[in-house]
Amino acid sequence: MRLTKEQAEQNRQLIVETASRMFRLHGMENVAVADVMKESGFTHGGFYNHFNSKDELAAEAIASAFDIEAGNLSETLACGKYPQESLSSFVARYLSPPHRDAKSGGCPASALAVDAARYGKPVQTAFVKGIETYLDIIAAQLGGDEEARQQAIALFSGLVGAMMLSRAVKKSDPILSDELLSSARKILKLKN
Amino acid sequence: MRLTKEQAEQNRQLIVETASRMFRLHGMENVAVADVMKESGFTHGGFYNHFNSKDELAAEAIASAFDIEAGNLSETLACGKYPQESLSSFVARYLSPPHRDAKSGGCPASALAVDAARYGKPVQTAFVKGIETYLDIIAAQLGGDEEARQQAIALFSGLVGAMMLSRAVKKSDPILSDELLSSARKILKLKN
DNA sequence: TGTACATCAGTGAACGCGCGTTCACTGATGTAC
DNA sequence: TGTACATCAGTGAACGCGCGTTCACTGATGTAC
Repeated sequence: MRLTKEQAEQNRQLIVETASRMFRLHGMENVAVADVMKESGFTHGGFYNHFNSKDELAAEAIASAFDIEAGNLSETLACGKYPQESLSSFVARYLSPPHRDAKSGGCPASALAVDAARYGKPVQTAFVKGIETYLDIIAAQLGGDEEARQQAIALFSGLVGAMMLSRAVKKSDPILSDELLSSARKILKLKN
Repeated sequence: MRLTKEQAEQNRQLIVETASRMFRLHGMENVAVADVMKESGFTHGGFYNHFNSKDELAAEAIASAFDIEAGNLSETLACGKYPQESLSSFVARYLSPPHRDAKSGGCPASALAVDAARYGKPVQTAFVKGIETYLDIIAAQLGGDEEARQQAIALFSGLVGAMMLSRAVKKSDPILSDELLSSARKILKLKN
């Protein structure tokens, strides 16, 4: 059953992307290697033909998630496809109920920060790279100087914190969950 | 080996407080029931004399953590023991490296938000109660009206997000970790 | 108040399950000649 | 270009370990009389 090189590489990519989605949705510790393989359409035995460990997959899945999400962000912000898109509409989209409930998992920073804190260096390194990319894009939009970077950090922290709190209370208090988003949205838009 | 009622209740409290600390430090999913019991000085078999499940312990541990931390906050803010303590010095203390590295786990909101999102209703209900307490205290300090609550939500989101991001990158990029805290500290203090 | 029995907070072993990882095997693809 | 062999992406079973939970047992405390 040996496959074409291209087919093998394609399967590997599929596994990374499936993992990226599942990890963001349920957390890296709540998704088993076998789950990822099954969702990708394989049996779990073949996993180690592609990766040395679950940690290695985790690092790649995080990198992949940041690549895609940061790409989306910078495209809508800077490329002028939707000129009316600005930082404040990015804030509105980030802190929206659809993003909170996104089946794809949405922004990896808010979905995986805690998991990254509890994993080792390789995972954190991928996380750092992603965070820096996000901050660079936002800071550039705010002017690009040192103060812009500080503002970008404060703004992004607010986005991440509000999203996590909103998700943390959603099952038991959906009204509070919505309020956390809308209040943070209002204040953060005002201040930038 | 039956114990005095008071001794039994005291042991139960000890287990809750030990769990509260360990859960905040390592996450609820990374601390086993047996770990908590051992750290409390017992064998794990007796756990179910006190609790129906790990979930039940988790809910109580969260409630306990919020009680203690919110008590500290409101005392230092409102009771005038340290009159110079204001919201901005609370921000400075929250976003400090010692709080990030605290052996006790520190604020449960930033330590356990993601775990709460992944657990069931009983855990989330304890979490909601804690969040509301925090928000009430902060909003009161900001004036107590509706806008104060919105500002409290945005501020608290910023604190929680910055703390989580700082912890998420600490192992692999301690300089970025510190920068996240100091920049968020600077901007959030300015705006409140 | 004293006595006999029920209760229950501990102990330590065990169960059942899930997970990360390994392994023997298969058969089509790559490759050395 | 053809052929013989090595490689390797799959499969499916198994291993080893940790975890939540259960259970039989112990013996001091509570309690009913």
